Amino acid sequence: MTDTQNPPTLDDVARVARVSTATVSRCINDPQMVTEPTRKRVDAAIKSLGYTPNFAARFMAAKRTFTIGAIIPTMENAIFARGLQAFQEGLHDRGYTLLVSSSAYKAETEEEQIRTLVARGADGLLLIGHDRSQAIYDYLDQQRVPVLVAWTYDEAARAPSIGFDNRAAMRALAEKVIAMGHRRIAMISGASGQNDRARMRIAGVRDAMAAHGLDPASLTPVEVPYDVKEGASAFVDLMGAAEKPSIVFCGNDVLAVGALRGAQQLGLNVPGDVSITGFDDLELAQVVSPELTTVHVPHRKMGMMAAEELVGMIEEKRQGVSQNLEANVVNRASVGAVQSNEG
Amino acid sequence: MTDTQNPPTLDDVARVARVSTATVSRCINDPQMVTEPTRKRVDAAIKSLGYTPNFAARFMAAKRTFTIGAIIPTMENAIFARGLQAFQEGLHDRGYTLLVSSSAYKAETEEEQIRTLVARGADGLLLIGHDRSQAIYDYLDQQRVPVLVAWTYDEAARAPSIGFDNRAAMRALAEKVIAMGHRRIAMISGASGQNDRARMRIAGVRDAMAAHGLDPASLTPVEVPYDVKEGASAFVDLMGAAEKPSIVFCGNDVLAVGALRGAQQLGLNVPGDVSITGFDDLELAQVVSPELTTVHVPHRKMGMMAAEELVGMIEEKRQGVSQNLEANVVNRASVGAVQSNEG
DNA sequence: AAAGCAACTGTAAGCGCTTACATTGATAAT
DNA sequence: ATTATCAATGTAAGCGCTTACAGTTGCTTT
Repeated sequence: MTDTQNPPTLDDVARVARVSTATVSRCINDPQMVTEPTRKRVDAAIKSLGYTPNFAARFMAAKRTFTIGAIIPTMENAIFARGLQAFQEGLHDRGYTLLVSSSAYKAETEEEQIRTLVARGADGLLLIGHDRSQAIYDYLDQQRVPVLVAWTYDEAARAPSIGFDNRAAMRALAEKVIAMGHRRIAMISGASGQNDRARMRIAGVRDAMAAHGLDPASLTPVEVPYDVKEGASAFVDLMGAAEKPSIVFCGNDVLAVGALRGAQQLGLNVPGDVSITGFDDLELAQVVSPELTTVHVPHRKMGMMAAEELVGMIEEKRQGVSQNLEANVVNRASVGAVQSNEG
Repeated sequence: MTDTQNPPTLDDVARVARVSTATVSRCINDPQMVTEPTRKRVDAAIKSLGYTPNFAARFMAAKRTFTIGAIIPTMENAIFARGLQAFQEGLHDRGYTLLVSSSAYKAETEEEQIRTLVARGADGLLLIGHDRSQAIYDYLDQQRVPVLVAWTYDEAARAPSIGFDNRAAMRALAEKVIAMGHRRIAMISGASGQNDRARMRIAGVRDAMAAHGLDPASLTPVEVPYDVKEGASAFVDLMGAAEKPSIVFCGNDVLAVGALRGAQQLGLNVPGDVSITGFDDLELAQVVSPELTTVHVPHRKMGMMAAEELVGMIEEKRQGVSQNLEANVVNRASVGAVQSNEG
């Protein structure tokens, strides 16, 4: 009696095509099980009704969604964009859909998102970094949802990871810089509390300091949110100190771009007065001037490999295998040698 | 007999708590319907089993998911990031989860994503711009999924929109610039074929030209993908022409930043030799030098209002109402007056 | 003390699919 | 001609929830 008619169901299609629901289902999921004429009839019915399968029902009955979830810390800057794009392309080629959600760098939010995505039937999850509670890993185990971690590599971690060694990469960068004579070292980092990438990058700088006979403990990174403005003001603070640094390592390119702005505000020349480095090699790094010396991260490769591996884990029900990709230092104009009269 | 046990269900919880499944369901969805002691028993059972509701089952039974989908053209640059972040926050405050997916500016992909999200039970959808096939709007109607369009405003369009008038905003920018004496006008735009925002921005420049007695038809925008490098090479091409432009309008900040790079490569001074404008006022716009003259888009406000409106449409089952937000021209350093001996 | 109520709790019918198993009707084998 | 075989199709049992409706209690009313 009501005017609102619901979307057509399998039953409706079956009725119109004069076959059973099973046949319709087979037409959709495994067409060669069905005779040519029957299939045509069914296809016609589907088209004429504008039928779309109800996903929830399908998921309930089949326990598969061909959906993969990814939770990234932020969409605000392009840090994860390129890798994610490649990941999505890889998934699409394999018949999967990617659903993304962002945690704003908050562990609690991430946990919520993980549960949301799992509940919505994600066949697998891509997560950034290893830092998260035991409980959530247990949950994932219990729910039997394969998880792959990206943007870092850690053989020892609970989940398989496809990424690079943040510590070694930052160390390589820092060693090169320190070898140019820098001794007054400062660092601007993102919050390292729940972020293994940030911690490892700090550790990398310290490694390089130790290797050059400097006291690693003397480095006390300033921690701020990953944001250009934050980077700028942190940099200004740093340069206001009694002992001005000659090099400011930044946890990523966004912070480094901020530092660059800070230098500009202070009328300082980079790298003449002070050197600055980034991390990630975002497009941003080549847009600013001077262009940033940074660590190049193989975003696309990482995304593609992650797609391949995660789908493999899902379809072959196997453990994932970790991959350590190379992240190279790229020398550009934001770093210079220290004047000999300095030190 | 098998070792693999499935995740606990409502039934399991009911059994352990010695109540019916209905009571467990009520405990979860409407706790005050249940007595204190019963609730405690149920909660204990839930906790001890590590129970999580099965979303698909829930969706099937209740037809609600508290999930909203958004499909954005790209995650590669931050164009949609800030607005989307605000949108997500607004949804979160109202108890909804946002799932995002990206269409890579392809209509076909967008359609696929729309169907995916709807099938997965999105209670509503946020889409960017109005350009899409009639068929997909029909589908959305049939499925009764509320849709809200953002990043543009068009009273006449089929779907309600919360955004700004791209044409008027670009016209305002262009009028100011042309009033400074510019007569040799060029434009770099994103592909305008399936992108009403791009088309409107072009139209805005033409409006301004007409208002100043210039022939709008003389403007032939170069269309390239939204990408810094593309912007740079388009700019270089433009400056290689017989009649060099004195102003290059860009469809957005990303393209404008590219143009800036192009100018740098050619050793041209901006705005001394040539002026450049952007659109969007991304963080990027203030990071480059000279800083970009552009149109400021109220990203966060748009996101928040969109969240409010879309949730309203869903919960009150009403038509959405469109909102035209203000997008102001912001004058920065990338535009200069034309020398009097020019023209 | 009987009836009327309100407040909880239980029963069971779906929701729209997939799929194991049963049935049917041809064709092939005997 | 009879039976085994097999491909195509149908039947119906779930999948794990929500919720209308039907008890069941224990009070308050009269």
